[in-house]
Amino acid sequence: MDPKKLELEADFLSALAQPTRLKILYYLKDGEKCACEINPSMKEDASVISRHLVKLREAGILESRREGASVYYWIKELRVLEILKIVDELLISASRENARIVEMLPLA
Amino acid sequence: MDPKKLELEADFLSALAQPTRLKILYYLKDGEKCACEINPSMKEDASVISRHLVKLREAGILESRREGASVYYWIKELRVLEILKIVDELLISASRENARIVEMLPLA
DNA sequence: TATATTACTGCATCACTGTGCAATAACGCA
DNA sequence: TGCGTTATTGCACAGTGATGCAGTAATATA
Repeated sequence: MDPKKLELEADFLSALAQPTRLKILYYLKDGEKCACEINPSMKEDASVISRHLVKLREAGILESRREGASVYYWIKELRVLEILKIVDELLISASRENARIVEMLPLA
Repeated sequence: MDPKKLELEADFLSALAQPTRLKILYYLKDGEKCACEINPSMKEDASVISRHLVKLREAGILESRREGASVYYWIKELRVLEILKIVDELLISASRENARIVEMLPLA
């Protein structure tokens, strides 16, 4: 297995593996949004969001365009949503399994 | 968007987002392997591999069983391979696009 | 029981990531 | 040009992650 390829895959997944960045992705799910719209929908400082947007764009997940003083972002790689869907399904099935195991425990 | 859910998704993706752990997953693709087989196929210290295996198991991605002094690991959630397939496809299409852009550059 | 094999844990270290404040850059408009 | 708005970057700090060595645990076998 080519180490360079593993590195690229890990970098891409790292870009996804952060709660605030995931929140941004879900927020952009329905189409492009201006940074000025994204910011108030998040808890963190605008500078923090800006950096997360940069990271997502550098990973090739988002794209951006400037319009006047505003910058609009959108999801360039819609297949990341497929990935998130699979992750959700795995988490749900895992939690179901845990529930099943908990049910088998003695009630003492 | 529920912050707890974002956290779980990010944790799961973080477990994947590391080159050595990806290498382990590819190594386990064809079925279970003993830690004693995994170790020599990796460059790092056995203790490092052990920790990565723990992390993958805690994320619910791997499962393990002890057989004598040996411990066997296998991929419990085969759908992670779907995720890696999508990542690869995205990386390939991104590199193609870069090539296309490079071709448009002036040759000077 | 003593010894060897296999796997894991404790600890120290180094690097990287995420964060917030302050400063700066990019733009539109008076 | 000067001012206000929007977005990004510089910097310092705290927290987390990956690593290797040394030591320990779990098991098999002599």
